[in-house]
This record gives sequence, C-alpha cells and structure tokens, in this order.
Amino acid sequence: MFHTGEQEPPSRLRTTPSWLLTQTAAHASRLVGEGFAALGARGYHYRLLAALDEFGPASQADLGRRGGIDRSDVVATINELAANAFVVRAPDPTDRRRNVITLTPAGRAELHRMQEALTRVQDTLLAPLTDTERAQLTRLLGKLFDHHARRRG
Amino acid sequence: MFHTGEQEPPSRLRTTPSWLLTQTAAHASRLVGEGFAALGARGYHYRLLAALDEFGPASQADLGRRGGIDRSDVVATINELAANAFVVRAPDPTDRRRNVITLTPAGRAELHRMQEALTRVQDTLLAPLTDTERAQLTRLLGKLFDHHARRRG
DNA sequence: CGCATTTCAGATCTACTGAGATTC
DNA sequence: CGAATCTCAGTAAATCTGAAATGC
Repeated sequence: MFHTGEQEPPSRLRTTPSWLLTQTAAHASRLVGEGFAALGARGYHYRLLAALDEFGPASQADLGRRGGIDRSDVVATINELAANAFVVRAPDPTDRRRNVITLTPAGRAELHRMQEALTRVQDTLLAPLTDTERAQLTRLLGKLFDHHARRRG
Repeated sequence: MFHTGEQEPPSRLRTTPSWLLTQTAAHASRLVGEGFAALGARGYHYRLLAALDEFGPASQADLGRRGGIDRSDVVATINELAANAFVVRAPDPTDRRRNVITLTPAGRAELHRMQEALTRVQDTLLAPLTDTERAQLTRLLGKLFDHHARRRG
C-alpha cells in the first residue's frame, strides 16, 4: 500500500488505537474476504453457517442476532445458502411468522472449508507476532468483543 | 447485537484472532464512522487531511499511497474536500501530469475537529481495557500495521 | 391493538477494476 | 515507446433504513 521506502508511515495515525484498529482491521477484512472469495463465499455466509453449527436450527431473526447480521441481510444470505443446499429453510409449524433454518451436511462441509481458509489467512495476518503476542492480541480483542458485541451494535 | 441472556456468543468465533480482529474492527469502524458522520465527514476525508498535515503538499498519487486510498477514490475525496475549501488543488508546474494538493487553515481546523471526534470514540471503544492493555493493544496493532501496510494491500 | 418476523427496495461507505487522456 | 498521473464509470461487500405483509 504505502510505497517502498522514502517516506515513513503517518506517525499520528500510528498512535491512535481506534484508528489503528480500524485500519488494521480493514486490512484483515480484506484478507479474510479474499480467503472466502476463493471459495466463492463471503463473510455473511461464514457467520450464518457458524451460528447454525453452534446453536442448531434457528429462525432467521435469531440467526441475525447471533451473527450480528441485519434482519434484511439474513434474508438474502439464506437465499444464497439455500440455493447451494447448505441450509434448508422451512416454515416453523409452531409460529407461522418464522422460518426454521437448518444446516445440511453439505453446509457443514462448506463451513469446514471456510474455517480452513480462515486459518490460512491467520498465518499471513499474524506473521509478525510471536505466539505470546498472538495470545495477547486474542485476549484483548476478545475483551473488546465481549464488551461491545452485546450492547448495541 | 446478540440477545440479552440465554445464549453465550459463538465460542468458536471468539477464539479465531483474524475473525475477532475483523469483527471487532468492523465495530470500531462503525463507531469511528459515526463519529465522523456527526461532522458530515468520512474516513477518507480524515486520512487525506491527516496525510497532508503530516507530509505537507503532495500529488494525488502520493496522497493515495500515504493514506492507503485508491487513486480513484482520492479524486472524489479531494473533490469534496476542495468544495469545502479544506484543500486547494493546483496543477504542478514542474510536472503537468500532477496536481499539488495543499491543506488550508480551514482544512487544518476540520482535521482537528475530526481528531477530537476520534478521541471521543476511543474512550467508548477502549472502555473495557486498562491503560496497560491499551498500550499493549496499540503496540500489537502497530506491529501488524507496520508489517502489512507497506507490502501489498 | 401492539409486537415480532420475513421480505424487498434503496442508500451509504470502503475498496477495487478497467479504461481513457495526458504528460513525463 | 514505456511509465506515471488524473479522471470517470462501474462493481462488490458489509451495513443499515424504511416500509409492507403476515401472524402472534
């Protein structure tokens, strides 16, 4: 991104944590996105498949809450996953407003492929960090995630 | 985001650093974006103003490299900044392919407003971390940023 | 009635690609 | 000629809003 040599990167930008987080994260997102794109998938697919794998069948609204995806985007993503037979969408007999989304074996296989892609990206991304630093980073991010993920978006 | 109570957040997602980074970062980006939006500005504006403030007048191509913004998006962003008289775009007499972009006093004032907004967001974002942890996080992110920012996007 | 769920249409921001015109 | 610069048009992914239809 920044050209080779001649200029140092912006020092003020480098000392602003939220900015660093945003920037580094943008980079991480891009790498993760590329990893998923190689499978013809996207982040939304992973989040929904992972949520289904962990919590079992759920309504679309619940999936959205668990995966942090807007109700509106869940619809489109489930459409795509269902078109690939990675999930099944069936009306909930106990509440006819809802659809029950169920992970299929093919969907679980797809999830595993995506997880492997994620692991590979990890190695690239965290290359400059030692094992200790990686653990530190995971802990700090987990703390931030726990704090923010459940109170307002 | 995740509903109050009843279910723990996805544990597998919580132990994947690149995923945590992506997710937490998405949240940070949203917060930062909201902070900027309150000023009628966006991240691109901040990046370009900050780069100009630190390095002085530059061509659009250089600004793009320094701020990690695509050549194409620099054009549109400079258009907007120039429309608000935050920067001046003038042809480079020594190289007629280039425009020289210069920060105006109004642009510097705008940058300061954006920096204050960023500081406020910081406090919200890093609320769950101690001072030591904040320093740790900044160091780790800086390391990642340094490693990745200058070799391919 | 109020509320939740699903769905669609549309908007924004960041990021990237491709192509063309100009100039070095 | 090859390379860099600026510009425009268009695409993609993630996120969110508003409104409508349906059912609790």
